[in-house]
Amino acid sequence: MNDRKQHVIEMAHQLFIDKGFQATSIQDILDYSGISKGTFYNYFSSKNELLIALFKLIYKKMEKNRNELLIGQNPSNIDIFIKQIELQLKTNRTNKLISLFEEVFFSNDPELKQFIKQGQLRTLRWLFQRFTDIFDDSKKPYLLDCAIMFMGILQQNLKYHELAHGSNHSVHQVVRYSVERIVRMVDEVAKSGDQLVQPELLENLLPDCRNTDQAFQQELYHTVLVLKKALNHREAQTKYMELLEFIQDELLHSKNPRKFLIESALLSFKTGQAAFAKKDVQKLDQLVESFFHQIEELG
Amino acid sequence: MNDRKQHVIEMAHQLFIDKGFQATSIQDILDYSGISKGTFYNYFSSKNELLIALFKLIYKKMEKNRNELLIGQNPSNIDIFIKQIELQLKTNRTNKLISLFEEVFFSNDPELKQFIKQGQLRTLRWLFQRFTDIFDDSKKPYLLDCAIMFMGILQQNLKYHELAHGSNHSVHQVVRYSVERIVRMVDEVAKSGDQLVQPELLENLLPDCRNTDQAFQQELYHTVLVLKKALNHREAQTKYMELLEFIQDELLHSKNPRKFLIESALLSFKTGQAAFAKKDVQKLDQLVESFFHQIEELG
DNA sequence: CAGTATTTATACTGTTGGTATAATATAATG
DNA sequence: CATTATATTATACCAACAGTATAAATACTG
Repeated sequence: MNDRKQHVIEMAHQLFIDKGFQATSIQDILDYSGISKGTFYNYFSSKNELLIALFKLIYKKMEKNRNELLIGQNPSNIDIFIKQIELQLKTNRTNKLISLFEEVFFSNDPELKQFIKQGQLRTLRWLFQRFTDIFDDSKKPYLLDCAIMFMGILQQNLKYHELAHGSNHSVHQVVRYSVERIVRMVDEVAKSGDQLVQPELLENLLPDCRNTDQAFQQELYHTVLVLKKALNHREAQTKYMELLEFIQDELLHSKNPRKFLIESALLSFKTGQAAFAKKDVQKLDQLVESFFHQIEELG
Repeated sequence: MNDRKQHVIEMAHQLFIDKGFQATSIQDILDYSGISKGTFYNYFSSKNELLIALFKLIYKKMEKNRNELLIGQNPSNIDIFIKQIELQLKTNRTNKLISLFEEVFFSNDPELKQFIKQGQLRTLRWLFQRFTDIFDDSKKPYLLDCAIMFMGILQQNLKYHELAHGSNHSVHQVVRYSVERIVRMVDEVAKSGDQLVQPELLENLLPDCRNTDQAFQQELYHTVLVLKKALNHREAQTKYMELLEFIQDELLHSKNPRKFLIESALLSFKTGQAAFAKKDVQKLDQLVESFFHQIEELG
């Protein structure tokens, strides 16, 4: 991404935060970022395109931060989950994301609408995956319902808690309360056996975009977490843990991931005698393969 | 309200349903309803003002329908509550209310924003009151929280259930499911004693507009319900029930409510030996008084 | 009928998002 | 260095928009 283009996005973001999306004219953006109209339309085909570019930036950052909180942690630890939620709410707030989202969701630009819908589905998928980390496998058929309801509960509680206590209200308390509610609800709903939406919905709605950057990251994180979870206490501190973290780090944060190192690490998993589920190891293998396939394709 | 003006509102509403609020230009409205620009700006000072007038119309109709479902029914019967919710969702849908709401909530018109906020608070207040009808008094401190969360749960469930099953999805199932969840949650949250927002919030935020029509209706309904609830089984079919329904009907649906009849009916309550709480009877008395005060003031 | 209020047609202002273009600056290439 | 793409600028332009202004026409009312 062009430096200058990035700069324009940032300046526009500032304006959006200050006065809202609709109320910010293109002329405002031109003045504030010091470019000419021609350049603007060279970068973005419309104001909506600029907004999409902005959303993409923020998404990327948020998912990165959110995932980093999990590294080396027990994924079923609910306190980590709470921290992740709080982090997202914080970036939401500083970026005025909610306002921007909703201000624009009912615009008549179908492309923009579709983009935002996808974004919401992605956060829902993330929530669902985290719930499967946190809750027992037997609860799984109900966890998508619970993820959906959790979004609603949290949203509303935040809204009215802020209304009651002003902008200096305690986000932490709201998150804790909402999580507490959903934890009880998971038990209750599983006991009653009542299901509203099948978890398969997600797979149908979110096209399999394994090769896009963000989806890949998410899948990788999740697969590594599942494998970590399979480690028993004795093994937890051993080489497997380290190997997993090495693979993850090398894939995500190294400029030139060393294929041979990662493949050798994978070999340890395939031949080792730790109690890994075969399919999880295969999943990781497949992810690594598709990763390098993509790298080589681009080069 | 002027006939012609009403007609313009209806035509505009149709256009909003067809192509959205933002996408409907004033010129569209002029053409479609066959009036001139001058007339339009004679009726409404802006497009937003027209929208507010439209909302007011729909609100009024919805609250009327919703309340009529309760007449002569046991207010703690949760099936009636479910029917009320379904009715509202139906009018929401035919009027494309949700879209209109959210399309406009983040507009930069503070007046419009405030109006919609008020509307949401009013439905929240209604929900809270209905919850106090349905649930035990001991749960009351938690019922505002539950009403807030119920709104979120219902909203999200509807959204994703529709996404999963297309527009021919069963609203009834979603409402039933959501109500089931909130019923359990009321128990759970009361047991844990965890409170997020105090019910007093409503009184602080909704200015005391006892003399406005809608607020009066709501209060009247509620007070009558409380009194009905206080009737035990033996008394339920007796004159008290009939008296209450007479008073309510006479106040709300008669063109010339007969003050002497109502006051005599009230006397029966004050002097009767049924187990009414004194304050409830007083509330009713006060409502009747303010009602006639307003009538005579206008005449 | 007279007088008032409402409605209409029309022209106008200022702003918006977006297009078009010719001139200029910057970078890449032989 | 000279030539050639490419990026950027300044500026003019367009159609659509919300809203204002006004003079003429119409309807209503006492």
